Amino acid sequence: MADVAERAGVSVSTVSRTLRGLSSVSPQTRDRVEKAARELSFAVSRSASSLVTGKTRRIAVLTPHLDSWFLGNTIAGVSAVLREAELDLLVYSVTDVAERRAFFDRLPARRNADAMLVTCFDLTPEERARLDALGMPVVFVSQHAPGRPSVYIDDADSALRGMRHLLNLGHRRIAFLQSSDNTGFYWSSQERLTGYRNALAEAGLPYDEELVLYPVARHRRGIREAVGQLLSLRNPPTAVFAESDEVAIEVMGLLRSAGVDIPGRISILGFDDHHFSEWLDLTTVAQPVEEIGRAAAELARSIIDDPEADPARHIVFPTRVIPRGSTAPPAPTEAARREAGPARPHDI
Amino acid sequence: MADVAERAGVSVSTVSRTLRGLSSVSPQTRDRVEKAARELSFAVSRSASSLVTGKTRRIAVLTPHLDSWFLGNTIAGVSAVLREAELDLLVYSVTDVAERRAFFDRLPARRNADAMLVTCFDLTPEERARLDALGMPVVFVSQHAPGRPSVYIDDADSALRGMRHLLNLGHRRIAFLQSSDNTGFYWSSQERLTGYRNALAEAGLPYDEELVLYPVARHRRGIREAVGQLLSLRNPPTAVFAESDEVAIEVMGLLRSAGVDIPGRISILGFDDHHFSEWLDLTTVAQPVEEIGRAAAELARSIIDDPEADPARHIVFPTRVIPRGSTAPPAPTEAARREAGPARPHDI
DNA sequence: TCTTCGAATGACAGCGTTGCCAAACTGTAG
DNA sequence: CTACAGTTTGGCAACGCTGTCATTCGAAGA
Repeated sequence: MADVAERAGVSVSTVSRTLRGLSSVSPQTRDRVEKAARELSFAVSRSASSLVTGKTRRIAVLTPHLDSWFLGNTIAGVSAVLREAELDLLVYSVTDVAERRAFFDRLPARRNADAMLVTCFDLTPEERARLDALGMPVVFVSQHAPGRPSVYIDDADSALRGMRHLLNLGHRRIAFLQSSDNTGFYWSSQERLTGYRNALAEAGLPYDEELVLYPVARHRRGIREAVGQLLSLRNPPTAVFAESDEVAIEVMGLLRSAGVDIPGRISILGFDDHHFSEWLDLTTVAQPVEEIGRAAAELARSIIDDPEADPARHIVFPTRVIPRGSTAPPAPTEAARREAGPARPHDI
Repeated sequence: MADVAERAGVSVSTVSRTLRGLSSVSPQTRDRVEKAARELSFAVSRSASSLVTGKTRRIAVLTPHLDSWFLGNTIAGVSAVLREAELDLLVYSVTDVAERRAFFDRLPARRNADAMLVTCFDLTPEERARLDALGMPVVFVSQHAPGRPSVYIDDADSALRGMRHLLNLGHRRIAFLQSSDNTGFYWSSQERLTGYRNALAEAGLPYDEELVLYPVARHRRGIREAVGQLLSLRNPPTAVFAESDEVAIEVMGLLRSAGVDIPGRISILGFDDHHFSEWLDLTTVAQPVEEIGRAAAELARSIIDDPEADPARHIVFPTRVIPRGSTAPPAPTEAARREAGPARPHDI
């Protein structure tokens, strides 16, 4: 900065003022300083600046992974807003239990960011306490945190409406497939499971544990095993509600390659409206993923700018059920078929 | 830090030494300091520390977007390595031409990171010069940058081998669909296009411009238009080589919903080995995406640790063609069919 | 007992900014 | 020509750490 000052023939203070866009700099001086800065490829050292101001101009995102469609798009939304605000984006991806503990032990984000977005992360009470002790604004993304700023959808209600679609089609045995990851926590799941149960209750159907599965891994193997389990039930489901489209898409693939007709034999309902779902003809509960990221970033930004303001700290986004070809009325059961036609025990 | 020092009954210097893991601290003192730090949830201010050391312990990633499968997985790989090394990950997503210019103008990464990973970004000579002037180590990911550390695959050769598969099946009219984004640059494309052309030359086939398309957008609309163009050619291709699986998957969907049989009427070849490609039965050229990210991060790390060392600055990963069900020999043409059977001008 | 050495610790300057206050300059009114 | 307010600029301390050097301490050797 001293170099720039010398080149522009002004003091360091003036350079600082100019570069921060403060008003009390004459236009000519401003021009000279900006020119000098450009010529020297000068950029303010954020380290030094944040040492004084206490502001890092950085926002941290805590996420269980980066390679899912949902989080990729959410973070893309976050990134778009931060870019405009000239804030930097720091990503902490914490993918298993050990890392998780390490993160909350070391709390590397402390004092290295002005705010933190916690995405898809069911925090334990201790973890929340840790974060609170940080004194850093935390925005919860894709999850409702009572008393704390959060951006989310109504998971229970969304799942309920998805289920109603299946129930209205006539399904009575509906499996529920949760998404899990290696962090040891099932995100969003509890709420959606609640929606699932509420829908069953509403329809007067029993809750059958064997229809609710928790694949052990987000990818292939875990889902393959879950599908195997469903297909080998004495009384298999006529529909599967997967907690995310990524899981639903894999389930579709597995069932198809196993020769199970979709939706003839089994209907599939997803959640998210993945980029591929349209042409795969997957019925789904759509949520505005990128929007959620943007809103979260905006919220964080407004909290940073004015910590006192309590700008509608809860933003709830609507979801909508998009019926497509992967859902249809269930095939008539053996019993129903017998009832319909004349009783012919040994049909030829 | 003074608080920790007081609580542990030592000087600030000792706290600093302890927290940095320097050896000259007695075990008892170390224990006391660590305990005090934990109790106070103390974390070193990276701003202050980097002001002195000049090291930020941050690595920046420059990427054209975050919401593609390829980049999500690459960055996941980067993140995994950085986490272990206790380095922070800074993400700069630059998604269009204006942002791109702004980025290189303002160069926000300057002095805010110890190294930069440039992924899938064809830099102009001026942009490279700008980066060089930064004096920050830059690692090129997924692209070969002569004279600069880079991690990549042999795109030309990979495309060549993919094409050979199609040619060996008997295809003679093969379309090539590039991936594009809004940054105004087509990444990896030129090399893969070279492979495409080399394969044609090898097979003694002409290069037909109308078979090479550049969708204007990464997603739906652009690809829909490209497919429309191909289907409305006087002499449509019998195979399509898409530059990424994400594009290939969309093309498959569009063709299927247009009633075009795959691979009966048109074969599809992708690139990446996307998570869904296996069950979609998409033939593809697989590349180890996450591995690439890890290697790039390792490379950056080793350069930071020892700027003098020139640790095998180029890492080339192998790719492999994975034949699946989306490719098959082309349907016999009208001409061939006539030739095969007896000449019956008006077949009934 | 005295010296010497190494290990452990402390004191202090300084990293590159910003915030505050003082100073210089400009223009206007008395 | 002076006084004064407002605008623009400069000087300097301080932010929280680390690196360097000085100091203390205890143990080993003379």
